[in-house]
Order: sequence, then structure tokens, then C-alpha cells
Amino acid sequence: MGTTGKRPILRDIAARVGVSETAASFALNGRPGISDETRRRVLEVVEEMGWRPSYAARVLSGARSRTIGMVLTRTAATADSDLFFMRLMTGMQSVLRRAQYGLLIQVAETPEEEVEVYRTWQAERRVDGVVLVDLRADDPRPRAVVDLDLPAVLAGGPDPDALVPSVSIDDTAAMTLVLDHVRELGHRRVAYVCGPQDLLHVQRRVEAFDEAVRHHRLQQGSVLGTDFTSRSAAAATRAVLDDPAPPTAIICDNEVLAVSVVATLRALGRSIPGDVAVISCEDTPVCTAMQPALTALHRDTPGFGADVAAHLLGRLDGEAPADSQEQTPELVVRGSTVPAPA
Amino acid sequence: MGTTGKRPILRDIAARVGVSETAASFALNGRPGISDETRRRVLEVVEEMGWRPSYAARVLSGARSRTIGMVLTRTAATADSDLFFMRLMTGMQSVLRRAQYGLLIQVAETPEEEVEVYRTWQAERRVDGVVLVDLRADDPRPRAVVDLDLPAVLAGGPDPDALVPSVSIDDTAAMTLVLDHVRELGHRRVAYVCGPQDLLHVQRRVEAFDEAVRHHRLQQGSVLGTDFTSRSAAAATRAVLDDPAPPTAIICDNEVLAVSVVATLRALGRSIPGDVAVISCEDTPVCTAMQPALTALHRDTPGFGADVAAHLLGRLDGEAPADSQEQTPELVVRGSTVPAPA
DNA sequence: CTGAAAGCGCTTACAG
DNA sequence: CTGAAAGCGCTTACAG
Repeated sequence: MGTTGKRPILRDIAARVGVSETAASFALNGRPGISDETRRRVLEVVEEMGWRPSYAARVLSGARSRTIGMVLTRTAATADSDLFFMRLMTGMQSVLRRAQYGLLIQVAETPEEEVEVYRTWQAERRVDGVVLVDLRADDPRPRAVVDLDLPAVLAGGPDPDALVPSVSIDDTAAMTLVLDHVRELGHRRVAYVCGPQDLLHVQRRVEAFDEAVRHHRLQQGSVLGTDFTSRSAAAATRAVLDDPAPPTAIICDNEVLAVSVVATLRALGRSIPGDVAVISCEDTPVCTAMQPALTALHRDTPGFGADVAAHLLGRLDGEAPADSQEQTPELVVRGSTVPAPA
Repeated sequence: MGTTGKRPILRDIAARVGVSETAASFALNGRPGISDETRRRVLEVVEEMGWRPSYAARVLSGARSRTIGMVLTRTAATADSDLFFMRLMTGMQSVLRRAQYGLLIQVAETPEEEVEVYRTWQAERRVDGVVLVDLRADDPRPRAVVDLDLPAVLAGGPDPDALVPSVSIDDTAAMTLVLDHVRELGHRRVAYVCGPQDLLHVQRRVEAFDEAVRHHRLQQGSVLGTDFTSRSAAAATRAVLDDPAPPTAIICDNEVLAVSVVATLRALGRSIPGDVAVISCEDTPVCTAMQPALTALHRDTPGFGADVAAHLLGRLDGEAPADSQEQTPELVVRGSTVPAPA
């Protein structure tokens, strides 16, 4: 038993004020033709009776659902991508909240299941738009949302087929930043421990890495694929250190990989950064807590989420689809590449 | 322009089949009084025309919203709690998805703002129930959801006022597990680096720790509060090691604190586990990637989320409110407390 | 400036 | 076994 009696409806408000339901509705929605006095009284009674519009009724009579959907397809889930999602969501919320939008979350197991969720959401008119993440090669999702007429924005693009507008991070520039730092320190043999290459953002980074290696004629530039697990990163590290000319710097796609690489190097008797420098392409609290702290690419993921949400809301308000670009992440140099002055 | 024409409504289905809208509705909702043949034809045409019920229309005519709400209040946000939330959400989804429920997420900045979100959700009939997390001392939320008549379940309880049923982890048993392990290894001086003590689950662990220290007459049992940041954990570690009889084992509330404690110990020239053993009360990929790997309390957070969701759905189906208890986390012993045999 | 009426797309008593 | 009608709680042309 709550303290609330029966929930008031608009009719109750109108009756209490002594006007028609139409008048009350107009007053609330700021439409013309209502005297200031009436408007004031309506708002007063609404406040007094604690009325709030029924969401379903509003949507049924044509209003937007004021909900954005996001599906997380948990293939290769990692702690690191979990962090990324949380930050993305938090950032999106900062914008959505102001616009009175909610965020509907669904977890799927395959891209096909994810597409099915979009189909349902659109058919039910349950969301106004969706945010796509982790695009892969030959991903069915952009085509699907276009066919469904479901407004969408890609968080981390671009979409190679240009079907869905995106908010992108310049992966090439980010990788260049890392390699410039490494080269300036004099390293000529560099390895890159990356994630699964069917992820387009991994692909872009690998291409940028390869390109830089060629351009600067580095002596070594191995790309070591992993499935984002510590185990695979450890195996990759052991393998590459067997090389007669092993790398003196190792770039890691994220923090979990970096922590594993560091541990493996130590187990093999290598010191950091003395023997091998290590860089993480993702900055998390663990990077600063380690000893030495990890040099890392730092990006403002909540800010990224905010931009993604703003972009999508803009589209819903009729803005033309357009790709936008985030600021390049910044490189935070720490002890894993440059020893602290004694 | 999608490939879809106009979205069909139930009337179109009924017309196509040649029955009344009522008949079509009854057929779809498995109500009696419809011939098998009619039912079959309705389902056939629904499939053929790709009809799905309008969410808003259904809710407006009395159906449940089939949505569960969860508000994250980001006071003292840490990477670790982000991981926890993601896993909780993922686990909840595994149950919600099967029940055709969605999860609506909102981020708030204060408990008061969180309560306001509940008020709005309930007034709009936007969710059927909510999941509460991170209860604090004198938390306004249990009272609020009760007053709002909003079904709720507390993830990680119990609620001291018993207003809201909970799914709990036995924090006392978990802490006992850790201390038993540490005592078996012969440690008599133990410190506990914990989170903010206004969090009830932290409070419960601290009490269990204190109790065990008294009961087993340990020589030292310092509780070191932190705000969950690496910085505060480092400071706490330095401080306690200045003690004339410093701890030989340090228990940490989570992985971020543990990583920081390990780094600080190393910086002070202490070896792990030789000089000091370290335990994390939260197991994440970083715990296994470190060298030595961290002994940690491992719990099945997705499973916990699944139980929480099932509990809430049960309440919505009329089950009596009841507290339930999760399995005690298990202790995974690794190199940070016991050196690997050479 | 305001009111009576229809409509959004379902569900569900109530008659037949 | 089936149909006509009312209702959920809003919004919005359309008359006055």
C-alpha cells in the first residue's frame, strides 16, 4: 500500500481547473490559444495532484518514444570492452538525460540476433533510434537498420559502406602518435599485440601500424593477433621474444593485453622499460596503479558517448546524416616507456 | 526509404483473414473460443504481413511495460564497479530476454535524483519494477520505492530496514574464507584496504573482518578506508607499512586497490608474497594477468544478476517478497599468497 | 480563446 | 464459436 491514492489523469486535472481536457493539454504542451491565467492554473493543479503524462498514451497518440536502444553483442567480451561500454553509456546518458531520453539496453549473442532485436524494436515503435558499436567486416547491421528505416549512428566508424553515419575516432592518427613516441625513444623493432582483426577498428589500427612501419623502415613490425584474452597475449609475447631480433617496444590494444604482456616479459627476465617498452592503447586505473605505470593512449570515452548521443538526437530532429570525427586520443607518457628520473 | 510499406495493424490482419479484430486478438493471445483453424490462419497472416503489436497500444490497454529499470548513481565511480555493473546487467539480461523484458538504464548523480527517476518512471508507468544497487547508510531509496508502490529488489543486501527484499551475497562468509586462508598460511598481522564505509556492503565486510580479528586474537587487524582510488590505496599502504609491526598480509576490497597495493609494496622494496601476501575481494582478468597472479574471491556476477532478475520477475508474478542468499564466493588461490612450487 | 469528437492500436467484458 | 462497442489516456484537427 503506497501513500498514493489513484493516479490522476488529465481529465482529473481539467475537471479540477474547470476547463476542457483539450485546454489542459494545450496548456501543458505550450500551444497557443490558452490564457496565461488558465495555463498557470493548470500547471499549478498538475503540480498539486502530482500528475505526469502516461508514457504509453502519449506514444500511442504519435509522440516519440524518447528512448534510444543499444544492443551489446557479447562476442569476445572482455573486461576492457566492458569498461568501454560503461563509459560510453555514462557519456550518452549525460546528453540523453537532458533531452528526457531513456536508454534501453539489450544483450544479444550474435549479430543476427542483434538484427532481430532492431526489427522488434522498430515494429513495436519502442525506440526512436539506435547506437551501433563494434562493427565487423561484412556486418549485417548497417544494411538492416537502413532497411528498417531505423535511425542509427555508429559509435566508432566510419561505416565502409557509408550506410550509417558515424562518430569516429581517428585510429590512424592515434597509432601514429604511439609510433612517433616509440621512434623518438630510438626503438627500431616494434610489435603490436592487437585484437581480433574482423573488428574494423582493429583493422584500421593494424593498417596504420603497417603503414608506419613501412614508411619509417623499421627493422621489425610484427602484428600479433589475439582474442583479447590474457592467455593469448602471453602466448604471443613468448613467441615474438623467440625471434632472433625481438622487439624492444610492444604496443597493446588494451590494458588487459598490456598487463599480460608485462607479466610475461617479467617472467622471461626482461625489465620494463629497460629491455622492452610497453604501451597500452586504452587507459584505465590499472595503468596508473602498476609499477612502472603504463604509457597509454587516453581518450575521453564519456565525451565520446555524449557526442554519439548528441549526433543521434540531431538526426532525430531532422539533421542531415554526416560523419563526425572525435579529437585524437592523447598519449600519456609514463614509466613503461620512459623511466622516471632518479 | 526502407523496403517496408505501411506498418500493418491488427485490423489489417483481421480483414485479411476475414474475422473480427477481437477474434484476431483472441487468437494471438491464446484465449479460448477460437477455432484451431482460425487461430492457425491468423498466425499465418501475422507472419506473412510481418505484424507485431504496438508496444504503446498494448501497455495503454493494461499490459505490463515489460521493462525493468536500473539507475546507476555514479558517486565514487570506479573501473571496478563499472565491471561489476556490466556483469550484473549482462546476467540480468540472460533472464529478462527470455521473459521478453527490456532493461531501461538511467544514470543519476545523487540518491535524490535517483528517487526522482523512480517517481517519474512509476508515474509514467514506464517500468514494472526496479533493481536497487549499492545501498548506503540512511539510504532514501527503499522508503521511496515502497511509497511509490514500485516493485523493487535490492541487488546485494539485506536492507537493514527490511523494506525491500534482496538477493544477497554472504559478505561475512566471504571475509571468513579470506581470513581462514590467510591464517592457515600463518599470518598474524593482517590489514584490510576497504572502500567507503557508508556503503553497506563495505560495512558488513569490515564488521566481519573486525570480528574475525578479535575471535582469532590476531596481533594486528587494521582497517584502511579508501575512496576506491589507486591513490588512496597507495597512501594507505605506505602508512600501514610505517607501523613497527606492519601487516604480512593485505586484503583489498577490489582489484584496482589490489594492483595499487602491489605496486606500492614493490616500490617500498617488499616482495609479494615473500614479505607481504595480497588478496583481492574481486576477481577480474587483471588478477590473472599479473605476476604473481592475485589470489582473489571469485563470484559469479552474471549468475548473481540472473538471480536478481528472476527474483524481481517472480515478485511481479505475485510471489511473496523474500530475501534470498547467493552462494558464497569461492577463493581462488594464486601466487600473491602462495608462491608456485619451483 | 475554448469544447466536443475522433483517433492512436490494442484488449476485454458483453451480447449474440 | 464470433462481433460490435467501450475503454486505456493522451493529442489534435475542427467547429464554435
